[in-house]
Amino acid sequence: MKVSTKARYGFKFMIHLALNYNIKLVQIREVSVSEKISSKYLEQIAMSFKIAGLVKVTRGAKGGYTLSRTPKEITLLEIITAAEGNLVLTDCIESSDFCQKKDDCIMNKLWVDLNNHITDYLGSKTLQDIIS
Amino acid sequence: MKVSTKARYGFKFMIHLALNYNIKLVQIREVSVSEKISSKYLEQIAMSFKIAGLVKVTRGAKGGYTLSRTPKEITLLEIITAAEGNLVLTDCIESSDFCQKKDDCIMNKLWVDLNNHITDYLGSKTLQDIIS
DNA sequence: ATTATACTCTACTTAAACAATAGGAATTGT
DNA sequence: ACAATTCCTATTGTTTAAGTAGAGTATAAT
Ligand code: FES
Ligand code: FES
Repeated sequence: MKVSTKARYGFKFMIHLALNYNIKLVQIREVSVSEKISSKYLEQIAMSFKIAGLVKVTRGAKGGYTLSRTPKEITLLEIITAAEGNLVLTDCIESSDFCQKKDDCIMNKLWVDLNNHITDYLGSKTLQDIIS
Repeated sequence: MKVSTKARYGFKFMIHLALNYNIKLVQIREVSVSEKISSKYLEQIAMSFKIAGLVKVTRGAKGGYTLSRTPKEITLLEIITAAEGNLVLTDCIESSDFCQKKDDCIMNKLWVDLNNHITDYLGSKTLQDIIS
């Protein structure tokens, strides 16, 4: 149970975007230097956010990224999901016949409950909460 | 963010012990067959629980494992901790100077809060809750 | 138009962690 | 003595995370 660097770096990236929201476009290089993250790696992470629709992109010179919604409208769950994929503590949360006895596996409820707890928590916090 | 098989298998093992608490000793082989888990792997997991003081062991023929406390006195957090080590979503939760700017890293609080959320939840549930 | 800037796409490599296997030693009941 | 069962620890195999690399595309400024 760890948070990946992709998600952690991703958060830093999104925080930069949030802090510059409605002020200016943010470039990969800028975040890469200030946070000491490989710019090539950060590019890939930024791409995930683009695909998830969390950021708007302007290509070419003077281009960069900005949030596609206000910081208040972007939850931490959306960010971590964009970076790591759906939050699924155990496969039996999504797919059946995982531990060969899903139907009567008394542990299934535990994992589902815990998973919901975490997603509820992350879904209730927004980027705005973090930067303020 | 995944739960390891060690923890999942470990839970199954502990549930067997809980269901047989004050009834009989439980052997690795028994759980291994019924849950279709490699017995050699399960041995290692059982060893972690022994080290953590969650189970009592009787060696030799007719030996086996039993809980060292009642199912109600063993939290899920203790189990997952014994299996996976301390629950630490990001290293900056335990050690400082992790992301080079811990002191003013606004993300630190987020991880600590989320970590506490999860440990509180798991610490509030017991083996008894699962088997009943 | 040309150039510099910055994002896009895809493939590859490396390193670490997870998962599982293996085999013999020690202990105990019969 | 012998069988059952845990104990110990080394090794191997597999998967995923993390990072590197480089050519390609779009745009602004000049
Ligand atoms: S179905 Fe998830 S642990 Fe059994
Ligand atoms: S100190 Fe944990 S993310 Fe910065």
